[in-house]
Amino acid sequence: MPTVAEILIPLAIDTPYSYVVPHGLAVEVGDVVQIPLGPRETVGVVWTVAESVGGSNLRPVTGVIDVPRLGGTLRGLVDWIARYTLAPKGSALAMVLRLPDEAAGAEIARVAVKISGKPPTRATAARSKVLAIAADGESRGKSALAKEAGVSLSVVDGLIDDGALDAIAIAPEPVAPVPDPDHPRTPLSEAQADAVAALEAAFDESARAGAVKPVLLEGVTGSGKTEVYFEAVAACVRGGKQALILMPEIALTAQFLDRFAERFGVRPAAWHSGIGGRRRERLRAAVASGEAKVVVGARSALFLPFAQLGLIVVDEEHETAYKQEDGVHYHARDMAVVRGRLEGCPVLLASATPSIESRVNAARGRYDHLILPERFGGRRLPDIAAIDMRRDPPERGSFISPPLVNAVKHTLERGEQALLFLNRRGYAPLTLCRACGHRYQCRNCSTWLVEHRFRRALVCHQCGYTERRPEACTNCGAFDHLTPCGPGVERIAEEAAALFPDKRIIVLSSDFPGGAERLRQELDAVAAGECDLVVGTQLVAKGHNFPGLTLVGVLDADIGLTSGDPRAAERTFQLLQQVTGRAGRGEKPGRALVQTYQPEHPVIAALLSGDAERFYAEEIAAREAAGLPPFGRLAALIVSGTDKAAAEAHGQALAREADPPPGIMVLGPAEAPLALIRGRHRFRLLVKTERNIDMQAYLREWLARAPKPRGNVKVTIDVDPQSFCRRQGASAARPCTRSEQC
DNA sequence: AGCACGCCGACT
DNA sequence: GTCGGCGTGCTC
Repeated sequence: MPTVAEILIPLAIDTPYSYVVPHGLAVEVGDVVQIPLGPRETVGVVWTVAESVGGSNLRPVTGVIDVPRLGGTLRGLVDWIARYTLAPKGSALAMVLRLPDEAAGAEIARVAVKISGKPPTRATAARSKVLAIAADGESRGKSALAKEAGVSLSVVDGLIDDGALDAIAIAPEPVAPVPDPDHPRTPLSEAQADAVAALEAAFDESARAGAVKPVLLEGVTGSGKTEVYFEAVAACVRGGKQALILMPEIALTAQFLDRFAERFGVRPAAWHSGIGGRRRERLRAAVASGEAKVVVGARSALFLPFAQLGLIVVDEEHETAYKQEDGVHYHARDMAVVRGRLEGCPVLLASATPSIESRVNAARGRYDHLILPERFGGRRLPDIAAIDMRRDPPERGSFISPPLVNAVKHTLERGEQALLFLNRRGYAPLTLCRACGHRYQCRNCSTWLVEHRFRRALVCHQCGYTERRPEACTNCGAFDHLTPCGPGVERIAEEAAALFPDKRIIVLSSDFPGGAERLRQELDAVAAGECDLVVGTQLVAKGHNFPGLTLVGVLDADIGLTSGDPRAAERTFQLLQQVTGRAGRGEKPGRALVQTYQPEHPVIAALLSGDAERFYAEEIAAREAAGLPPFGRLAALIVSGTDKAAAEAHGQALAREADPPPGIMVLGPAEAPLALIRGRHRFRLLVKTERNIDMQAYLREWLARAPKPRGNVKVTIDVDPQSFCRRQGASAARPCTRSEQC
């Protein structure tokens, strides 16, 4: 009888394909094999092997590739993720199997594409969309670019063949040394030592119980969470096992790697999207052999083939960067919990401002909850005070109120640093003609164009559409009547420069000229004190630590509170908590001043009083009442995009087909989460769901029988947020309800 | 992912 | 008419 292997191929295919194993070839489950597929040869992973009658019509396995076999836990993870996220199994496998190109026998793959400068021989609407996005000169993944432009891959391929886009590979660097868990270190505070002990006890307890319970480690900014989980990492390494520390991409800074080096003597192996080529493969091999003891990585590190994983830490667990929005939709934090369960290793979630769903999981006893109440080294939290903008309005035409101007002035006079925070890029969010009332609007989306004064352009923050800032009104022709309305960071910097002409002021936002590398250098320079006043967007709230910073001024705390995103309150609270926490992380105490028109709003009130507990309690109650995440079953159907009316109509048609009908939320492009509208689809539809795997299978059927929208439309099922239901027999007819323990 | 196929507007 | 661009579906 011939041996038949079911082989999963890392392509968007949901089922394994059958191949016959030729005589003399030994093939085992988990082997990476080379196989024919259509006209070419590809790789795949053996999912099952069986003796079988027949099978003579099957094509044969070409050979086994000499790389470590895929372990049971990783195969389990692939199955689990595919099922949970409704992605084809092959796509989930592809995340695990980013093979060395050499081993696959292929020449250097097109890793990324970049604009060449050569115009295409032919210009079409689809092509110009792609080129408009690539125009910034950044390199992007091929499919990412196609997705962003809202066109199919063949457009990008066409442009590569035409020479308008260059296909490029990414460059390598060297791999990781062995961390020393007993490297001399500064002693822990009492609270930290207690937390370390509690952590060990929790891990021991769950090891005894036979099932590892994730631990949520919550500690205010500056309480030393990192030092606490470093001890857990040290214990893991002492035990001869490997540890994985997941971080959001932006937080993976040189600063963090140095901190690790201070504790362990060497820098850890770092894994992120930027590492490629040979280095990537050497690191993967070191992980698979068990030689790499600690890996610090962005979400994709979750799929590395660890030989003996002993601990997963998810730092800043609330960060949205953990959500993968394209291809397979997954949340790395939750998949970390799944991997921990499959590996039987502890998982530690750390945050100063945990996500609602992790708080809920902790409250229900699904996670253990550890709290670090105080700041490290006796440092105090910054004092936070509100500036009520109704009582202390700024002067006409300016945005910094007198009390804040004063505070900045005194801070700078003492030689300390100040930060003015405004989460809005550019100069002004709206440009208006005072002569005719014309408002500059994006021609793709129904959003206002944001003025970027440095670039002399009007830019759509949704789709990237850009035009030159006109001299005269394009509608009525009047000169000198175009008026910027409202502030962006550039405008605040202008105002600050007028107030403090002899101070060094820098604007830090994601469109910093010179790209990510320059920005990183600039952040280091600011941390070193080479600047007096920073005007920044949310970018400065995360990752980087500025020791000389003693004052944070929040220019508009109310931004974001009115957005239609169901997570608006949570996000705003987290962001403001983080950014105000930036003050006073050095020697000197810090304070924060928050400009607001609604100091009594629950989010602002919680921030001012420092009563996070109350915020969480109120937010959880509100969500529960509204059936929003993490409590709704089919939490919401969010439709949004450039054509709001079409989106709403289709959303309602879909909802009518569902049983029970979900809540619909129709968002204009301006209110919707950015990720939802990227790309120029007529509209996008995001189905938010959670908890129940069977509910998702039901959703798949529902979408299959529901009316198909016409035109450039995208439908996505988003598994958000995940608090797991493992109850047997849950189904669409009898889904989990919130009263049930699962 | 790559490749064939088929549809559709543009143009010697 | 056919040619190139582009979306769709298939690959054991």
